[in-house]
Amino acid sequence: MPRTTEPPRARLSDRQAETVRRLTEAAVEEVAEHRYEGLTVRGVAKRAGVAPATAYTYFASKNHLLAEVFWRRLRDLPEPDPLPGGSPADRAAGALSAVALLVADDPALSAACTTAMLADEPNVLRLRARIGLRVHERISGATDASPAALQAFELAFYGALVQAGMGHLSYLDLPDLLATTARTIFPAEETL
Amino acid sequence: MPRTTEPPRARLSDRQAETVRRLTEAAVEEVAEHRYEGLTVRGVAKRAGVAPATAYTYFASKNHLLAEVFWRRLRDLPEPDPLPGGSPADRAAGALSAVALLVADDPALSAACTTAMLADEPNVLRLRARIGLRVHERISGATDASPAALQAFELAFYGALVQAGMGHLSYLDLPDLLATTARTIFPAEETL
DNA sequence: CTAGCTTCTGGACAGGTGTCCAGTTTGAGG
DNA sequence: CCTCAAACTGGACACCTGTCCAGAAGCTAG
Repeated sequence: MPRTTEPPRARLSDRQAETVRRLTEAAVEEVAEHRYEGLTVRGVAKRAGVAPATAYTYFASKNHLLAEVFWRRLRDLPEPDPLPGGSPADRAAGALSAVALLVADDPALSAACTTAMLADEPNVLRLRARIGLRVHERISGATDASPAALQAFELAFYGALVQAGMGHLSYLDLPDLLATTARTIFPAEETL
Repeated sequence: MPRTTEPPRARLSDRQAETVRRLTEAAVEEVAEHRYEGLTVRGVAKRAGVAPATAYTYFASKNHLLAEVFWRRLRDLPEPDPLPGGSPADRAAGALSAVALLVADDPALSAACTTAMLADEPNVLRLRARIGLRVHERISGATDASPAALQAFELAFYGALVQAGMGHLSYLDLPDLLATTARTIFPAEETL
């Protein structure tokens, strides 16, 4: 029934869910081969064994598709342990490192997802908001530092993510970078 | 002689420089009227009183055009005073606030520039690198804090910029936000 | 089996983007 | 004033993107 542009949210039938799953899966493979700039909704549809019109039923653009890939991985990420031990800095860094590494298995994929999530499209906006909320929950739950410190770290996290997405930083360096940043930002209590 | 896609860098004649200037100027006006999504190289060309083909001689895309607008404003921004007084945190925040406010006179322009600078295009990449360098110089020159703190603040700056570009933050709030962040990150010496 | 949904298909379509080129205008130098 | 190269023009072009629809195929219930 979804005419177009309707995001995969309003309850999907099993059959539809399977189609969407195949599309997101195919998108990951396609981006590994053709990188972001070579990615095409039509190409993804073909690989998923689905007509282009069908793909466009669920995803309005390649950005929408990639944002959904990221969102699904984030959704499936287990919450960080409430008390995983370590300093507040390390816990905060750990909580967000996991997010940064969500799509780090393939550099092309991580770059593509980052670029996609910055797109100026309504569907992407919706997913971005959902992702932002989840990220905020994660960092808030990981430490009880001051709001200012939390905000600073959250900003730095997004900054690092974007820098990595632009290719100015490697995704694999993000955990270390986040740890260093966290230790700088959060009051050195049991750290150092 | 520039066939296409050649960025306005290899020495322009006076006449060419004037054409480019008119184009960047027209771009600012166009984006104020039509926002980012309604911006068109052809539209900008028309407003600048120039043929589309001419515009495309200098700018390969609207993103390239907007990135150039930002770059020009940054280039013309005077360097921060070496010793403007205040704490290291305030100096750092001031140095980057000025950058954040470069295009803040019009919300549509700031959002458009941010989106454009995140684009995955060679010309934008080139400008982005130049801008990143300049930003790095500004913050490095503004304070002699530890490299880790500088890096953390720089990351937070980009994070804030992107959040503002995405509409999750107001550009006009950035100076305050950056000041708070700086005070959190940089060792509280004469601060607080 | 049949009826009546839901979902998918194939192809046509409009709109937009960047490229190209043959030809004209501009203006600086001789 | 004339020449010539640099710069601009106008329009055609190929490509891609997202939309749409009429019909086919798939599923479920009676």
